[in-house]
Amino acid sequence: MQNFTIKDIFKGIAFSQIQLENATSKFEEVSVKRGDVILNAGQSVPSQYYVYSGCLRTYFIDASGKEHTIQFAVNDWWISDYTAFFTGGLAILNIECVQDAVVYKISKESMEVLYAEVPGVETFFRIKMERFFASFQKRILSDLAMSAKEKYKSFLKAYPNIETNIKNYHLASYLGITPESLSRVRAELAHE
Amino acid sequence: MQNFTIKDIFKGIAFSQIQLENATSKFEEVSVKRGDVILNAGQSVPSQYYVYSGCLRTYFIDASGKEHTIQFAVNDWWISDYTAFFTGGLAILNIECVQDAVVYKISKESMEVLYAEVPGVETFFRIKMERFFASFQKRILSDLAMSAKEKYKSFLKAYPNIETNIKNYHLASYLGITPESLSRVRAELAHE
DNA sequence: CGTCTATTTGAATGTACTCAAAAGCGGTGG
DNA sequence: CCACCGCTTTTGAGTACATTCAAATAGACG
Repeated sequence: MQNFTIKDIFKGIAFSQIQLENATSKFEEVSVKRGDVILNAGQSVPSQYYVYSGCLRTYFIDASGKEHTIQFAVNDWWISDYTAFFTGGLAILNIECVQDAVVYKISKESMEVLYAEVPGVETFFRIKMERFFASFQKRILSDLAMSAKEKYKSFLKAYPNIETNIKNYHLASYLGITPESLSRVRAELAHE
Repeated sequence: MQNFTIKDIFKGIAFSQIQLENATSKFEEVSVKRGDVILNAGQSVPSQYYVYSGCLRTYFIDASGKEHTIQFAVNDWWISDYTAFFTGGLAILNIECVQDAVVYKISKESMEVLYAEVPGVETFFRIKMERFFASFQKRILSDLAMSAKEKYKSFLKAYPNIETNIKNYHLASYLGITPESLSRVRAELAHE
């Protein structure tokens, strides 16, 4: 865990030495390689993941077998199938590593113990979730209101650091268009 | 408030007489007529609304002036611009009554007092929000994975009681298609 | 019954899609 | 260092689905 400590996950929260040790023991550091799938649809979802480095994505496979990327997660993001994580139901999403990554895994149960042990963590996490919620809503709005080209431009603006990490076809599946369409959109934007 | 009491909003939570009175005093009953807009984009969002009867919708007006419906709320649903409600920022959504309604309005501050006064309310509400989150995700998935016809069928299945309350063009703006397209989809489904 | 609004229908257009082929890129082994 | 292979992206041509704009029909309400 080098210089990085669990304290850095919960920026701004004061930890005593004991609390820090307790908290640290609840997380598991996991190294994941590009292509690794750490969650499959149909499984239960006991854990969520804090992304320290690299990049992961959640995606959904529809009835016709097509993949749809829901979220990319890079440094300092959390990732899981939160619908299933919250409700205790089975995953409908898959989580795949798209760029070699180091993540910190924590179970729902540990999370709840942590809430009780360290004041501020529950609020910290609630705010994270509220922002997550807001980003989902923003996404619905852009799906409804924007053309392929606009969605692409808006993605670049919102996540300037992500694009270099990922394949074109992953981004296309996030934007809801085909890789061919994305390629054409880029070509058009290039000579503008 | 006839037979309905605030207790019915928080089904399954035990209220003492005092708690019930305190809770009730925090809510304001509001009657809204079809066409009334109870929240405008650009305003702050101090309150959320529990829908007792009737139907409301949140919608977004995009750069080109088009309306996009985000959510319909009928009996026993909550409605607000939650992104703004949570963060304290300004609304980007509008809330309009689409069918004469009775709602119970409560401010963020009162909500927090209520959390402290009545055990179980905070958890109750957290679960509501988790479901809301799940429904948003489901919506993103269907936007990405479904054709107009499939989205319409899936809407009917998920919200069988809502369709009769609302205008075609509101439903179209929810599905992300034009009223004309929705009309054609219905015509096709009618003789199948 | 007439007026206003909502929905349906029609025809032309456009945007993104599919399928297929070509070009580009990156890594591996000779 | 270069040639090859597999994977990714680009380009092309034809197609499909939803859109726009306009006109006609249907409903609701006074």
